[in-house]
Amino acid sequence: MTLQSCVSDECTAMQGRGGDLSKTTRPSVGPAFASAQEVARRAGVSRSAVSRAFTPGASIAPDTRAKVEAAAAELGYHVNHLARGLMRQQTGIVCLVVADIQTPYLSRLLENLSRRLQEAGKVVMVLNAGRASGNVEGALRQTLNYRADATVVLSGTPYRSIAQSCLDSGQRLVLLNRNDHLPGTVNLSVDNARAARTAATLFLHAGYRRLALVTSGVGTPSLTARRNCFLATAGEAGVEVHVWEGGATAYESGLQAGTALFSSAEPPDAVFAVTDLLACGVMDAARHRFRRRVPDDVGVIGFDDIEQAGWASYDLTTFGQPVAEIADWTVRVVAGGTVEEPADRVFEAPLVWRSSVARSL
Amino acid sequence: MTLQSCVSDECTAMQGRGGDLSKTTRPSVGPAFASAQEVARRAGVSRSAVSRAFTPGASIAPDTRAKVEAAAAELGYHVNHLARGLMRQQTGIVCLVVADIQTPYLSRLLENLSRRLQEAGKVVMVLNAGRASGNVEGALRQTLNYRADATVVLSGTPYRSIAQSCLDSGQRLVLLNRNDHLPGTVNLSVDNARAARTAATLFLHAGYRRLALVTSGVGTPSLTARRNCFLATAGEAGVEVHVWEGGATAYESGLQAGTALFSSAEPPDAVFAVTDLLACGVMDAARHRFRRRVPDDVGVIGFDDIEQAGWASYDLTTFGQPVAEIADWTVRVVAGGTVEEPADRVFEAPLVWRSSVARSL
DNA sequence: CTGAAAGCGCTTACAG
DNA sequence: CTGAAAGCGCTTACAG
Repeated sequence: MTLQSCVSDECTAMQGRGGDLSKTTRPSVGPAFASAQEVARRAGVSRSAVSRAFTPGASIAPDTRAKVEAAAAELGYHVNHLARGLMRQQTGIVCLVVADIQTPYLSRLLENLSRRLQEAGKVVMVLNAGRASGNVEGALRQTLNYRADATVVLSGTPYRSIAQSCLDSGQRLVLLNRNDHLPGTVNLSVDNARAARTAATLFLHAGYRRLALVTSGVGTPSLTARRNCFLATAGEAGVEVHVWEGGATAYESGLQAGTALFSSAEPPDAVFAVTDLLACGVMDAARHRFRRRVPDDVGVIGFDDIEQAGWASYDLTTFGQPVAEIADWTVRVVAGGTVEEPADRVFEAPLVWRSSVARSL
Repeated sequence: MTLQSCVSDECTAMQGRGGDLSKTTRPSVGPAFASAQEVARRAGVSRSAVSRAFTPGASIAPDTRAKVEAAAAELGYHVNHLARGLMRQQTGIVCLVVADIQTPYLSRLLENLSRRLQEAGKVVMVLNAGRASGNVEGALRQTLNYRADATVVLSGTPYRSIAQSCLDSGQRLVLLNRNDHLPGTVNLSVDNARAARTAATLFLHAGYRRLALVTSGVGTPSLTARRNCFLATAGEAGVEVHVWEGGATAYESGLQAGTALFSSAEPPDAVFAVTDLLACGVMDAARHRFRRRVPDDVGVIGFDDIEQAGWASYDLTTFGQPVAEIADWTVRVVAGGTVEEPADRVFEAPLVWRSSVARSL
């Protein structure tokens, strides 16, 4: 026992089994799975009958089915979907290609997508396309190897060549928040332009005049659109915007941005952070390092409506990601029958009013 | 165009393609995949040669391999891992069964696990076992259907019967933070007892005397262990602990807990929240609703070391989840050859010192 | 409604 | 090093 023990019985009882030897003596091959053949034999029917018993809508007599089910239960039989996929030419597998899974927005998207896809009878394979773990290209190759029916790219850009392979082999390919519009793919995105315009307008109406924009050094289409439209809208009103750009799309960058911004000669009185994570960093810099009050000394708007945006320490005004809608539409494209109409979509990102922007100064 | 347009060229250029019709006219079956047969024909070799070209270590002449590779590239051939799995009796699939993916701790664990598993040549299937999306039982059934080589249960308890099926069919089953120790499974957990004891000791040494414990209504083994050991340790020191218990393991519950605790007749001067999410809620209640200062008026300790614990608004003292170690060990069990020794493990959760506990009052 | 048979795309002894 | 052949576990026309 590596742990010092705790006097309370219950306390020690909860832990400390670590050293126990539950010997995992397993034959290298392992007990075989039961096959349809064996079930057939046991049930006294043909192999085909077993297949029919597990195929919804197949024509089979009620008592034949009953016999099969009984035998299957006794043997612990489970249809082998790999073999089934081989015959049916569709595997039921949907691949989700994603980097930065641990990020609030993406993990929420992943949760919604996997849940809805499962409910629709699909099974999801997650391909982590993070820096270290290979790239989107490698991920798409796996998608091909496992004959996924469809693949959804949540972040990152697939190389054209390999994406084309997916398409060529009959896969459905849905791309989120990209703007390359590769022919044959379904492109889903969010109305970043409108949101950014709204953000600028909100600041201006409230009376803020020294605007700043904080974005990361990662130029994804979404981030770029938010940035550019915010600048354009402010520009139309004759207001210049101080742009801070750099680092990863993360809290730390926001903290840096805020620190730089508020220690500059002309500190801003309002900042649009292209992401909530950045916004939280900016707010923390403003408050904890410069004693600025939000929203009186400085207004802040973010994007994504991550859980933390609603926490009392931030209470951030932001734009919600229409995650549920994106998931629904993806399921429709991926699991629905033949979607022949143009399936591209742009979803609205609704403004979520909280207290980080003054109604008017 | 549903969007009002933005004057800047670049701005409108970024968006607004939503209405475009990139007609997805796709034959319902889709262009077929190239098969090894076709590659063989094109390369002028046998079907077996093609197999060998894609099997590391198989005996094949360099130029035969070259011919095969060329033909494969031209045809866009990708080995069908489903068929391969059928023959090899192992699919390379590892299932991760998990509820609450969008939670900071679990999404981080998921990220680590999927990344490391991929690096080890496995492919991961995620089974969302959340409330709505079916349960752990359904998930494990999928695991069986797709003949996963192993399955890792990150949260929730599998029914014994179905877990047994996994074992019976030769799967490796690793359970995280459970204490049922089903024979044949590998159990990985964290030293909750020690951490909870440390938390109590820290408070006592700093001079806090009116202790409280906040936990959710979800009695997982980890949470229960933390709770009980904290109580036991305080008890040994002759200090009573006010326990608040209820709701989900989430920020909201922490907020409620804090509100209840600080409006009670004898408000605590230190609270151990069994999870960082709860701790953040407690801190926000203390500060924003009761103007308590942390750590002077009240000390707070959490568990998990989620990203937010390190944010300036919280700067929470907590215990780190040894996520990387857990992932490493899992890979070893799952992807490593034959792990015949007892593979159960209890990992330390190191104390992460930040500023939410006074050194001494 | 049912069974015998062909076939999905692969791998792996088995001879050569 | 190489090819012909058997077989992994399933589904699906095809006759009956």
